[in-house]
Amino acid sequence: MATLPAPMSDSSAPISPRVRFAPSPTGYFHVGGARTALFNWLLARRLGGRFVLRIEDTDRERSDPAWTEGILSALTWLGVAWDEGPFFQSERRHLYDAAAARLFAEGRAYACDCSPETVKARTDQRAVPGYDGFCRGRALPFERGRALRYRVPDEGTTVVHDLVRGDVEFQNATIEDFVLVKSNGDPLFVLAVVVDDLDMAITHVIRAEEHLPTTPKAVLLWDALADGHPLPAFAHVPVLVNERRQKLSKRRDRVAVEDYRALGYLPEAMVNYLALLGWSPADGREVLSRQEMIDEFRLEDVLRSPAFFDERRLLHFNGLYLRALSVDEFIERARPFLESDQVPWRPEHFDTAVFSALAPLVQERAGTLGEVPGLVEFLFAEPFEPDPDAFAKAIASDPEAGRILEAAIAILESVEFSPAALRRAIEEVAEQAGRKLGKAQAPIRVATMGRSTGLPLFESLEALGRERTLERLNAALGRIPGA
RNA sequence: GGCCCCAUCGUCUAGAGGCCAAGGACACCACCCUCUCAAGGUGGAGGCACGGGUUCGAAUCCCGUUGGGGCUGCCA
Repeated sequence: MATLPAPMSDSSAPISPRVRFAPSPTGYFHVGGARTALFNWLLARRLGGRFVLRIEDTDRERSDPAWTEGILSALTWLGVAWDEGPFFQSERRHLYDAAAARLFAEGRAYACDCSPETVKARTDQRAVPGYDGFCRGRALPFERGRALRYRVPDEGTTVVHDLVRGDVEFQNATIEDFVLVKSNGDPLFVLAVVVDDLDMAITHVIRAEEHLPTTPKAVLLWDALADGHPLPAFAHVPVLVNERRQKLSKRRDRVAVEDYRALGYLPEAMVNYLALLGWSPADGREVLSRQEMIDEFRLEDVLRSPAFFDERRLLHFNGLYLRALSVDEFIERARPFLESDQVPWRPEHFDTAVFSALAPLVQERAGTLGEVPGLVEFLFAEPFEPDPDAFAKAIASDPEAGRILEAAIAILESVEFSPAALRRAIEEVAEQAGRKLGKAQAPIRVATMGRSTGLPLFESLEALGRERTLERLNAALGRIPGA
């Protein structure tokens, strides 16, 4: 991908759509980046074009291959697959050097030896912010130790035709002579982006709104370098914001895609939720398959205002997708969470068959896959310890609890351990105690399952088995204060 | 400060001049279902930031104000 496409001989011939996602590997990959990537991907699929992944690692100080790995694995997890790349700007340096040399040779750019400090000192005294053009007329040779700045026209207007925002006008007078190449020789992203978009024959630049202010610079550079190749279409999608309505930040906000994966969110739920942030299909449906998104996605329908990344809504979608899984799929996808080293039981105590038997009941209750172990912990964790708060509330402070546990022990010694028979047995206990079934089972539930809420009791006792059930009921009985 | 963007329930949104006494979803509240918890069902509360225009008619168009955000780096 280092050559320009052959000029179109027939200007009416359709140009193959090529979109790109160009993250910089300077921090963990957050959901805002994922949403931008998704929109790019959706458009590429929708138009039957190519999705190019380009890693913008021109800043050697801040870039780290580990972050690149994170981006690639997150995109893979989400199923946002790239058709070409990943390309690394750090490997394409010669292209930027050549472009810089050309701009300098043609007088479109000039060398500057002002230090950032002196520039700042001067601009602080001026009404107009930005570089003051001090080196414009000095005709300094372009060499190591000097930055290269673009000579922005003093007059005129640069218009960005934006697919989601319409035409946005910038007075050239408000654009400073921006730096293209650092004094250490490294190119800056404005230059690299334009060179690459041109070289890679990109037709659509879809990126976050924060890039809108730099777009007129890209347009100026494109005009200087593209030799007439048409400018790509631009689309600046709204940023994702936190609860304080600020742009999601890698530093400030804990919203790494990787974190959601670790918590047990399904990628299809994440994708569905992300797609609906700033976009919605014409008929208002919310649960959409990938194909439906592809078929219906249009940049023209993307909103212009920022959207808040609402985890509660994400959780809702996750539950929807989780429950829509077949039981077998659910078991399969829960497996990594049941076999992780974070699990609250010793691996050898886990029993797949026991889990599988209860899986449908677990599936109905888990909001994320990460919640699965907690729901079945009582089956596998040894030694068994009821939750202290639950014990205090349902047993220690319930004067009837002792009698109920005793009655339960008596009847469960002989009853068949099937949900139906267990239900009849506990109903009998409830009757003896003069309570409703739900109230009567509370102490039994805490004594055997350790919590006051969770899976249905009878199926759980069946899975636990008679021996352990009786053991736990007796243990609880023995721990009642004053009993 | 300068440049730019944005503005419908708490949140995500539908709405492209009359079909809107503004619809859906999440969250919230109540009830139903129910062995707990979920899930599900029913109902409820809750919004067009403000002010001017344009028009027979404006959430929808224009202007202004206010508010929020982004950029303002030899980061991307």
